[in-house]
Amino acid sequence: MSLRDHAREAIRDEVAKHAWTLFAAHGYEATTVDQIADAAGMSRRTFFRYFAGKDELVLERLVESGNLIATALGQRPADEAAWPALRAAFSVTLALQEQHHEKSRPLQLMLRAEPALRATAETRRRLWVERLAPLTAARLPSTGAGDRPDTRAVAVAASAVACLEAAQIAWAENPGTSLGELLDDAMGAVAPLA
Amino acid sequence: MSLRDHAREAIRDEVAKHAWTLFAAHGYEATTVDQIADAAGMSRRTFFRYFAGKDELVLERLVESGNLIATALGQRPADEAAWPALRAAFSVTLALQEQHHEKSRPLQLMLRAEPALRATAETRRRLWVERLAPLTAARLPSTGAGDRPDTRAVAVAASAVACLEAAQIAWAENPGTSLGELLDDAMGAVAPLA
DNA sequence: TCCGTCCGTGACACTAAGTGCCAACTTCGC
DNA sequence: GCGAAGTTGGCACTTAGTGTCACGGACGGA
Repeated sequence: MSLRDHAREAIRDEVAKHAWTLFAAHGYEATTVDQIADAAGMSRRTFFRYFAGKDELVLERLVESGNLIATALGQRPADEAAWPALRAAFSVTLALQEQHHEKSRPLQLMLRAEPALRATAETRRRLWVERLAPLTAARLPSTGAGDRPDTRAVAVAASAVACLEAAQIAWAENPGTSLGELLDDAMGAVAPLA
Repeated sequence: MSLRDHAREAIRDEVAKHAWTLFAAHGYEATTVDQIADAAGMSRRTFFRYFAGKDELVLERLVESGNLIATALGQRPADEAAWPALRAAFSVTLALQEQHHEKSRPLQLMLRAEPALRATAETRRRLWVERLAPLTAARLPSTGAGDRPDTRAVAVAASAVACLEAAQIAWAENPGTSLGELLDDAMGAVAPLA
């Protein structure tokens, strides 16, 4: 990573910090790019050189978790079945999320409450499923011909992500609950976690 | 329904017809509201009195399917388990979709390919899960205390919808495949359809 | 028949996201 | 010190979406 890349990262972090302060104070949609740029001490135009759009500030955090989950899934024993492996892989995020609940709870709630973030929520889902599906495929019982293997892996990965989301929103809305228990409940209701 | 409501419906249909012609020709994002309004012979401002936004033209169709599925689920035998009941309820849409494949295939592809429709895809998912979760709850094995019954139902309904989506996109991308078989594959990989 | 009212409509102005373009400035190697 | 390359900010533009106002037709009552 070059010197300029470091500087760029530092600036991105700085801008994001100001943005999240504003989001927390006034909400996502009510915060304009002008306000963020002003707070960060740069012009509107320059903001768009660091972030493709306002939503990238939010997506940034979500992509990170996706990568964590994907690497965790890759490190599960090879003979473990898809559903329990996904459940186990989710644990890394769960721990981090409960640890930083004062940050992740508002994020989850914002992601549900702000209509302007729906596209971002969908983007996150797609990215996660895209990352997890290939790793899930190998853990599925093989069918004879295997003519269309992708669909099954995508379905399983997407279902697991859907369960995670259900657990996350329940956790965010009900302080004091255990994210791990909620996820066990959610995934266990769909298929046995064996 | 009053006289004015009928007229309103007729105009909405007329506008939608023109809009879909333009979408098919140039894509969703590339089609501006001005063009739609012009084609429909009304002012831009009046378009927004009939549709909350450009995306409502797309959402309209998707909500319809959701209602069909929900009523179908309500009519399944009461003692049927959640997963097979959801699979069976999806059949109504499947049949309609394969019947009008020349319309529904481009819709599915557009929904995946156009970034501007990601928020719409997310909205559809939420609406569907919201409708299906309450009907799913009663078909779940009861837990002793039942302290948080919603989460499980939401997880199961959301997983089923995720499977449906996986099947739909595979079907849209691979002409000649059977939507029913793809859905059986997808849902069967997550949990036994018993 | 005339008058007031309600409703749909169009025109205008405005905000906000996002993009293209250009000129000024900084930084770095030579 | 000089030139090249990268960074920045300003300006203009497009598009979605909203608020406001004034015009015009349909309808009912006096």
